[in-house]
Amino acid sequence: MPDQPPAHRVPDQPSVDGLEAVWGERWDAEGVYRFDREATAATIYAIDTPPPTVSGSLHLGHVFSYTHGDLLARFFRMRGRDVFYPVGWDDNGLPTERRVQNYYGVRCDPTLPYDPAFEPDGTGDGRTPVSRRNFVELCTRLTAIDEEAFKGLWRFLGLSVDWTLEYSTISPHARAISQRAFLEMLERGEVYASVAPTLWDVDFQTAVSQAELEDRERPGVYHRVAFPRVDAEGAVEIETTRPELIPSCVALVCHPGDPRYAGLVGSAVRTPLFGVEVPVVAHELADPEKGSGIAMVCTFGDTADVTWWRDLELATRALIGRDGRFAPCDFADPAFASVDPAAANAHYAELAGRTVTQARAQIVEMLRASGALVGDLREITHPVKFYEKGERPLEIVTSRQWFVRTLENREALLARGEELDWHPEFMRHRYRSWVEGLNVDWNISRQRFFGVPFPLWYPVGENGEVDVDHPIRPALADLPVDPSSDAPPGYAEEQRGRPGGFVGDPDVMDTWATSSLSPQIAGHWGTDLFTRLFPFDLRLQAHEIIRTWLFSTVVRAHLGHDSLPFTNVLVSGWVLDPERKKMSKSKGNAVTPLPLLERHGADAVRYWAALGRPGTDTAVDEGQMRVGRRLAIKILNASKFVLGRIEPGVDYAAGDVTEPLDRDLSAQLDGLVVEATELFERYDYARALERTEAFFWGFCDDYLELVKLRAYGEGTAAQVRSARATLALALSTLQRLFAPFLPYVTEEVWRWWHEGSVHRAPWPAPLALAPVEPTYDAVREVLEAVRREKSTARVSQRAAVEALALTGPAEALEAIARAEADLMAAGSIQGIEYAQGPELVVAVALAATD
RNA sequence: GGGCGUUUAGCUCAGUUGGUUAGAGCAGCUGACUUACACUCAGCAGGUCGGGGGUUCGAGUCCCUCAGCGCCCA
Repeated sequence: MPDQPPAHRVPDQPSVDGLEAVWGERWDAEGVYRFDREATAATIYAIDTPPPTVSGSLHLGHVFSYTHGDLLARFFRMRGRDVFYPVGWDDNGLPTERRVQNYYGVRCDPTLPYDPAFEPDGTGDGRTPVSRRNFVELCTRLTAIDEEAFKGLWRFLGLSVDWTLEYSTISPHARAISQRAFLEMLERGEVYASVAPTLWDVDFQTAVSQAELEDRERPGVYHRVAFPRVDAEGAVEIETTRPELIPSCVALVCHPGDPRYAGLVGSAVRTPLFGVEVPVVAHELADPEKGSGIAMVCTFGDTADVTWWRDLELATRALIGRDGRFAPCDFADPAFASVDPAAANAHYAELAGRTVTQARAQIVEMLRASGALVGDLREITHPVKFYEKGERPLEIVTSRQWFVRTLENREALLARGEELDWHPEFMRHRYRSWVEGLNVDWNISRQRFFGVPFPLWYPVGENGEVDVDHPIRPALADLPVDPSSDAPPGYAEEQRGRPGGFVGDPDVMDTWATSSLSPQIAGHWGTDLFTRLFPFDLRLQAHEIIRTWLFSTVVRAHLGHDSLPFTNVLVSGWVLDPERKKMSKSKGNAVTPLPLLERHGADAVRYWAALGRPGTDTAVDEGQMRVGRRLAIKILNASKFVLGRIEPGVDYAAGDVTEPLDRDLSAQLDGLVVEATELFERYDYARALERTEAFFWGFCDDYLELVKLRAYGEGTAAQVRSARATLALALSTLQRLFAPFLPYVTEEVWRWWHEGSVHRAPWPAPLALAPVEPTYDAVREVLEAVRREKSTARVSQRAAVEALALTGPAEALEAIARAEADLMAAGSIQGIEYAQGPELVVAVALAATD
């Protein structure tokens, strides 16, 4: 194929409509965005994109943030980098389980056997119990459908991803990577299992991590409760919002410096109703301002209880079960050692089996009856910890969980945050304050079904005891494994759950434990390719997942590779609704992107997104989309004009640009190229767009008007050629400068006169003509004055100017004179007179009209 | 409670290391059917730069302080 087509293929009626389908297909067919797998580390630009939760709603925030990544991908590709730009789907985890439950009307019951013939009836109501394997199959089926919706959106939006690099976090490949990374952490001692108090959602019946917590303001009631002293008269009064936890009380705690209670520390009190003796202890964390200044410690009411319990080595009297109800208990048991077990058990019988809320109402009545409740109830509002996806306050339940050692790596993780280049810079603080505030290790195990299983089995002793301290590991070559259906090496499936046999680890990994390996998954950790890709160049994400995805990815790369996972992170802001409120499904103000894309076109929506600076929350603004659409149309029309004037097949060169006006225009365009390049390299795509757009609009309104007649062929051959060469060179440059932002319209107009894709064309470089004499700005100033005069006189811009009198400094007059003919043509000026003066004054005498 | 961001025209936002008279787009108003474009073009109008104090020859920009809005952490 020739480099230059024989003629420009400019349609008579160019349009921006329908370009998405046309070019989307061509890009696929031509492999325009295909990553070169042989590329060297030096030229690779690798991007780590967020695998979206496919079961979540697809909203404009995705479009916004992913567009930002695409702008950079396209820029660096044109700069000659081998761009590694994959897309993944986060399909495992609780959101998918919930969606599958609602969509198919099922629920997972892991005790049921697999039914190969099971088909959901599709009604969506009722909750048919299905086996774990059936449930997982339904998850896989539905996520495949959801992924297609996302994929369709990404393609329409024009993301320049290499679809052959697509991955999903539940795929066998991702499971194998996740399991291998886990086993290696286990080998290095960076992950451990522990039976420990854990944040627990009683509805989902799973542990949750610190990163998934959310404080919500909830009304609460302070109950003042008297604890009688053991070795002295009187009682100590505490205030609590959770009186139902009194049976779990293990101590009272005050601040070590609090004079009111200094004398009590070391003594003991007895719990009301239950008669259990507990010590009074001191700890820095006790807040003298809160309640009565002395608090009860229970196992466990909140994270402060856990801290006190651990630091002060207090007793354990956990009573709330995994289902959020009070478990049976005998107060004669030595762990409780009530002074009156019969009375205690009688009181507890009123609580056992009840939920927290029911038990609270019950115990308040009993406290009141016993006289232990002092004074009036005091209503307050206080922050209560919730699982971010949950509906009831979290409880703390003791269970066996897998933890990654983050606390002891705090300093190193803080240093990683400093090492990373943040865009915008201030987002660094979010990471730092999160890492500084960590108070428990990262819990990566979830008591759920659709996720990556822990690749471990445990031997079952001849006595039937499960030996969790000596897990059986799979061979790396066998990954991925599912210990709930695969037998471990050296065992047969029949031995599952039998004495002398084995059991599989029942848990799955937290979704962040998998997606924190996105570079390893996408980049095929373990292959030669990965060594060239890693660390990646760019991570793209929104700011609400700094503490989850960004943090966890940094943890995994630090532990596994002693490296940052990527060198730059671009943090996008949120999309706000037109009233500048955060969009959320519950408020019903979430904006669905597809109708906007269809209404305004992908380039227009991208234009709006591209004006959103890194880290800046941006409101949905259809007005801006309309502006973007107009810009695309302007590019279409300006290209049509220029290509209609320059001669097909002629290779215009910098040397053809001879006229002072043309040379000055070229020099100014050089300035734009340099600036846009620098801005892009600093990840300031929004400013690059603004500068390019402003230049282009001026180029159309002024430069094109000034050289129009020369472009049509008036003047000497050199003058005509100079105009046409400048137009051709400038158009080529502008089309390429716009290409990252408006991939469809720029591809359309580029292909009118080129064979290959503009998205594989080299990023423009300055022409660097020399010398250049100032011309363009001076001429524009005069032209503006002429136009103003005509507008004021309410005549057509084509109306003739009989005489133009210019007074001004010699340099200004010379600058204008250099393009006198162009100016006269553009302003329909019949004659110009020049006179020296201190500043430029333009006097316009319009020709008489009748 | 600690921190970060933000406050500029009716609206959405630029404004770089302090430097002429604070900019753009949208909306508004007034005009123009101009051989690329009426999804266009030309023009006009519109601002105590959140309040107060300070540094400086000079502050939207730097410092202090107060306030509003948003977010992060506890």
